[in-house]
Amino acid sequence: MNTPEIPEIVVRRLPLYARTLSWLVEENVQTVSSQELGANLGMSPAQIRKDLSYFGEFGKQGTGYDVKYLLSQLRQILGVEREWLVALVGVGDLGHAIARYGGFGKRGFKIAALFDNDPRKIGQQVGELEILGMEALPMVVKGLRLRLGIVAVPAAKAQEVTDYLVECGIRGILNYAPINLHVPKGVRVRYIDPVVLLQSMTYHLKSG
Amino acid sequence: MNTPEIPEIVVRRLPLYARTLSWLVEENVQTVSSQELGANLGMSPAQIRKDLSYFGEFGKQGTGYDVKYLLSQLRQILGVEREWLVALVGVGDLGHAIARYGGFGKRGFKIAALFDNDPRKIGQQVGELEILGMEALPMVVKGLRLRLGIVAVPAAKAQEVTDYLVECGIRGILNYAPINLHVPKGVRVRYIDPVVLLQSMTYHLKSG
DNA sequence: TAGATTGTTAATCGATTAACAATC
DNA sequence: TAGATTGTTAATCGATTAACAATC
Repeated sequence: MNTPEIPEIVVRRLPLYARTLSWLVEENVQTVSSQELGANLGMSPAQIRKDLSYFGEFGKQGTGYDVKYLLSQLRQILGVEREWLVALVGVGDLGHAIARYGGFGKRGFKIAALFDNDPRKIGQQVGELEILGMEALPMVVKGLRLRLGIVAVPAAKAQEVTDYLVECGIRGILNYAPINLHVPKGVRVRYIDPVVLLQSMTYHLKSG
Repeated sequence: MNTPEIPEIVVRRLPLYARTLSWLVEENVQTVSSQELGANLGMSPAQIRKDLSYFGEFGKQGTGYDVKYLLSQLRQILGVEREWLVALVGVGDLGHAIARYGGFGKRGFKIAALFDNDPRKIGQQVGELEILGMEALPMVVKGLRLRLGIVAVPAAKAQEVTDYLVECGIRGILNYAPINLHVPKGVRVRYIDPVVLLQSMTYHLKSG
């Protein structure tokens, strides 16, 4: 079922398809064609059909795709039918905001534990969670079977924290620190750096 | 100087080069080769040399690149030698966090005005800024010559807000709402959706 | 049946990399 | 000079798209 050799770039587009399909479900749309989906997402219908074809045949000629069915298939493929628990390391301003941000929970990801190395922060309560010291990480990861971690520490500490997360069994890292991380094979990293995105726009605006 | 036909994918990598070079400056590194830069960024030396060659010749054979010089050139190319002012629309939990997050200011982007359409929020103070009503947007954009905007409203409002921003003269939008935006040519959008990134990792972890 | 749209193949397009002359 | 590394070209690789038979 889980064919190998799926290009990573295709995997990264699947969540976008799922996101749009969720939207269509809310809008009570029953059926969608690759044409319409493409128009919404700003990509070609051919690309959408090709991407989906890596995983199976989900559509019907002449009609398109059943929105609910395709969404449920995509959620299965992505492994997001269950809830995923996430460890958050670094509870400064940014970490606080991430911990309190409701958007994760609504969409299947629950921040299940907070860690920081600042003794003044350890023991503090953020929402329903208490901030734990870094030494608690291995036990918590094991106890809650965590596979995902969010890094929200200063850039200077991010690689060190990452190494520790990986050592403890974390296999996917969402990194908010503005630095490139090095991880062993089998561990994935995704990056969020708003400034990098803004800079790729100022390039176009600088002489506008 | 500003050769056309630079692939967008190259433009998007320039800020990553700049970010790493800033780091090297702080580490007091004088000189770096495409080899070393590539190792740090997880890309091939050839790619880095090719990317840079779109903009000029910045290196020295046998030696590599002068870190400070290359950084200053990249900052010029990206247009980030000046400070950019940004409008933030939507001051809910997420917007609050963005407004208070110090990371923008340190790296050349200043959130200069806050907007919301909730009468209970208008007039409130967040840090040094007062939350303004949406009707103030055109005047503020003109007065401060804003070109960049951040969208942090619920998905259902994001397109509407975007249309309004564009109408008011905003030409680059950083969108935190989990939805694809449609903008006219000449306007750029960049997306931040942590859940989409997490989902592209759970794909790999689902049966691990 | 006529119209629409899928899934898939082959062609095209574009991005990455290997290789090397130039040169510090 | 010997060693290192650039900038650039040509070759390779991979992703996107056009086109169409299949079929609802």
